[in-house]
Amino acid sequence: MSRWDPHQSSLRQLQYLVAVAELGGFRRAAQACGVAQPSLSAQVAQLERTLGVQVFERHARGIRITAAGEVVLARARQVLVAATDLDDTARRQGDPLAGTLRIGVIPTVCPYLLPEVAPALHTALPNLTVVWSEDKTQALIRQIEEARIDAAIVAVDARVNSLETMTIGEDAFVLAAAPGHRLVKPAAPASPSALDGVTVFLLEDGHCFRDQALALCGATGAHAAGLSATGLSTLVQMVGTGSGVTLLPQLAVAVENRRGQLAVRRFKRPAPSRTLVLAWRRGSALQRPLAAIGAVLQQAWPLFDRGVPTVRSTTSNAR
Amino acid sequence: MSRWDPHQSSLRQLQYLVAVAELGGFRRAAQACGVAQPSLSAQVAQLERTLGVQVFERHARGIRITAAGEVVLARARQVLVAATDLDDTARRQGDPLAGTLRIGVIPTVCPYLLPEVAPALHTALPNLTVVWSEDKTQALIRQIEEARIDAAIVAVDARVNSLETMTIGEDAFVLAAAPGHRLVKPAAPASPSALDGVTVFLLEDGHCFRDQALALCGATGAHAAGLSATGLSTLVQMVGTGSGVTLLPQLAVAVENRRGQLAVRRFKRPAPSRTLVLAWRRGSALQRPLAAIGAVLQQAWPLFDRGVPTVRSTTSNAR
DNA sequence: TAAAAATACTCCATAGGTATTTTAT
DNA sequence: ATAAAATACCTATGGAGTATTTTTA
Repeated sequence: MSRWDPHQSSLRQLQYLVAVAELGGFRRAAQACGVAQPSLSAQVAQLERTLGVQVFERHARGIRITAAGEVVLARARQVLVAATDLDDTARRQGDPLAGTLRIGVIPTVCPYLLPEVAPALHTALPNLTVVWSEDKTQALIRQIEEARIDAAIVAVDARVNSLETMTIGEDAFVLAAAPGHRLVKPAAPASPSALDGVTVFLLEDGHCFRDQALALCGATGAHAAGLSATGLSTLVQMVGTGSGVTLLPQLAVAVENRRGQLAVRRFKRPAPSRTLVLAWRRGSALQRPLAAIGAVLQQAWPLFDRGVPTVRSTTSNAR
Repeated sequence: MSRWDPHQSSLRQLQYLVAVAELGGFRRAAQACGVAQPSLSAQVAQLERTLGVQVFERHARGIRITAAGEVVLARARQVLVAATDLDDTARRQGDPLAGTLRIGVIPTVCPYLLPEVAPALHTALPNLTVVWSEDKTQALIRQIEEARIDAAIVAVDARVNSLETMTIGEDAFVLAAAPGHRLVKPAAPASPSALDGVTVFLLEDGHCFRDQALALCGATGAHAAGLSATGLSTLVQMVGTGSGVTLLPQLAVAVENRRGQLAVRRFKRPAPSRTLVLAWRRGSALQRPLAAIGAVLQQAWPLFDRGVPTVRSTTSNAR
């Protein structure tokens, strides 16, 4: 009974297959994989033969993925993810807190959090190198699930349910407008109902912060402006000159309002907020270093929860 | 940014690695894999080099798995399971209800369920071949998780929580003893309290049915006999001649009591029972055919819930 | 007629084979 | 002395290369 049925296909072939699907062609895939096109074509063809499934329809202009191919590709990606976990596991056997991690961050967090936190991370975990990237939630989650990045800093969302998460902190929303605007004039915290009937400028579609702000607007009777901004800086520009109002995450205030062109006003407790988390794929081999990073972020978070975190050391670091 | 870091190791090497761990030596592993020992040794050594982890300590008598090796092996198994799912997915692309499935069955179910159900399965799913095997719950679950078998028929248990399950039916427990025994004399269903203070013969350790019967004994004040049986047939022998009493699953009664040497007595409703399920690995590529098999089993179950299922066709099948 | 993939072929890196030695019990 | 794995060395499969042809939008 002890017969071992061997797997005919190789991980290399699976990578080629996924690359062709990802890049939409054998030529591009071959280039990305660093091999000649005929070599890659031959390997993919052989894989299709051994699996007994035609994954691609070859056309003169590009390729099409067959229905059967889609499900095979999904499985092939799973194999490659598992193989990546194996590699990661092996590589971390010496010191789990050494090596390189790729972490993605959403655009409404990245420029505000990283400048402060990256040096702190390096101090706390000197052997760990973090390669940061910036993208929107949906793209980051895809990249996590395909093991293209190791983790991401995102706001909690239905889509992170499939991932393992570690809370970094609560990021309150605040009202922001040109100084003198009636909504930001009172010093006392605003009630959410203050937004009733107000037109609010929002980010463009795809940003989770837009959805969260939109939800708040829906709950309070505010309505979205016709114009959308591509980033928080643009949003600040729009309300800073004109007569509009917007919502900002507290995290961004210190940087975006560094010239003091805005007046900001907090909400009454419990203030509307987003929960920022470090998220990674369930079963990742990198849990240990990621949890360590999460702990540092958690610890550093109080700096951002209040006004200005930019208390720089005045002692020179020149060596 | 589109650099593709290639996986150096091959599925073949991972199979060799796992085989060595499983069989406890390079020689046996090589034999099981159908290659020469030096070939396998070389591949394993190269894998260890590329992973940078020593998985095995080589000793003159057999091998030891290192601590680092254990975690690497777990990941390697995951890769192979994913690869198996890929193969399965591909193979089933034509007709998901065709091909071969390996299904394990626990010993207290196998000989009673299969003779009746296997022909029914063949009729309902003529293109599907099922290779049956018999083992205890713990072993079956291990085999499922390592993709050595595709599914198993077991009784529900904390250990099946990690698996996907489909209920086949409820299998009531009944009292069985030699005719004339005071516990089985009354025709009316027994109350569980009838067991109070009684000595009950049980299966040997490792059988889930032993644990379930033991739990019932604990709840009712019965106590286990000093002697354990290796199978239900032995159990029947023990109580059939002597003056003891035992518990049987209703499923087994028709076969085990075919010569009428026992008197059996049901319990009052709600009778103690076990739930039989078809269980398979979450994410298995074989969900479709397995669910089809589960449906047939479900449908056939009422035959076993009552007395004698052995109503054989009298029309000759000679051709 | 161009862009993309397949075909034809050549080459060599390496998985796998056999024979043998080393090692530890 | 023996069983198990490593070493030495040879073979041959097949993955990768270049040059070219086929296909179709």
